[in-house]
Amino acid sequence: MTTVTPLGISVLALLAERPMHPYEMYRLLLERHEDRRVKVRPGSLYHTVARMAEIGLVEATGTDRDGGRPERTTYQITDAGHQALTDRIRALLATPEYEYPQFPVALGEAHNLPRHEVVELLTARVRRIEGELTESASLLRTAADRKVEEAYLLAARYLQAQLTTELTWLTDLIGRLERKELRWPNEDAL
Amino acid sequence: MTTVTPLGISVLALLAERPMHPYEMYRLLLERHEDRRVKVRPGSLYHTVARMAEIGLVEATGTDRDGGRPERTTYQITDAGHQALTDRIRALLATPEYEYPQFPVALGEAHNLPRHEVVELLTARVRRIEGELTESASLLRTAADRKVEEAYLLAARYLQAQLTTELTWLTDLIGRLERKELRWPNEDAL
DNA sequence: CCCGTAATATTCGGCGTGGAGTAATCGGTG
DNA sequence: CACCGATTACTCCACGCCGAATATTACGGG
Repeated sequence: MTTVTPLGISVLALLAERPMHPYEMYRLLLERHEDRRVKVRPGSLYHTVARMAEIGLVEATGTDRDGGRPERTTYQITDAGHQALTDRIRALLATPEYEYPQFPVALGEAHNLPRHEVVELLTARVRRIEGELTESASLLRTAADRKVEEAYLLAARYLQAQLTTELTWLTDLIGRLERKELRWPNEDAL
Repeated sequence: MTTVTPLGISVLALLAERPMHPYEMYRLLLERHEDRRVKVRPGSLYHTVARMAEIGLVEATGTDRDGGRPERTTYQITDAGHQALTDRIRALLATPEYEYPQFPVALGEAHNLPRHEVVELLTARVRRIEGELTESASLLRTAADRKVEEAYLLAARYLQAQLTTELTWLTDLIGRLERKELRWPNEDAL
């Protein structure tokens, strides 16, 4: 049961535009900054394309050569590939899946550190999140200036909302820790 | 460079309480519902413990036997293990890391589906998130009734805040899609 | 025209994960 | 007291991912 990974989705989406070879996908993904949403490594990309060719979601359409470069295998999407792409998008949109983010794990084990250190660490986190938020805000502004359709900015807007929530939640928590409104376990043992 | 995985953190945290054998860790993790925060599979657990023993974060302290059962190897945490545990927690608290959640990927490719279907799918998502929110709220209420320290509920509170944000963001998006305030690409081609 | 560096294009090996499988023993039922 | 399912306890393998390595060609400077 080979499932379509996130990088697989990107590959299928690119091949739905037009046939191309793996290195071109790689270039395009970086150019469009899709590597912000999806982890893109050359190794994974080639492997992903090969795997999807095996299960018939894409197929090689021959090898072209440009100049004296190594010959490149061009791929195109199949009917099954189109089906798999839309099915996967549908499933991801309709069903929230817990993906085990690491920060909650750290929060759950934070009591292994003394209160004052947790305050310091979370304050550093807040600063970094503020930085990411301003960066993402400026990216969104330039995109809006360039009349990029709002429909293509949904992911960025969503992530901004999540980051903003984390920021206010953290600020509140830090305050409660500093004012000692929140009891801290083993306060003396640490 | 073997890094300490989330399951590795849990293992170290358990062994910081007292020495135990892998199967006992497994039982405890399930009993404490830590498998909600961390992915726990027997296979991964044994492998993780073995790996950490190799790099000296934990060490076997001998084998005990209970009844006629297969003999179990008990492990304890080392000084290096304590160090690694607190270091990892510190790093995770202080530095936000993007972990490539799948939903933004799906949002970014949602334009491959017709508008009305996206509305349906996101509405289904909203219903499921509402379900999760009420479930998590009732868990938090019973925990509060049992006088569980607030410090141990941080992760659950954080996740609730994030889910709530997603809910309102989605509701707003669905509204804009329905009222056609949001242009949808290839509106006719699909 | 030669050299080094960047870009092109891909392969390979090892790691962590997860699901399925195994095997023995305990506990309860008829 | 024989059987059967649940529990205990662990092993193994295949999969996807990632970083490193590789090999070739284009390009710009001296």
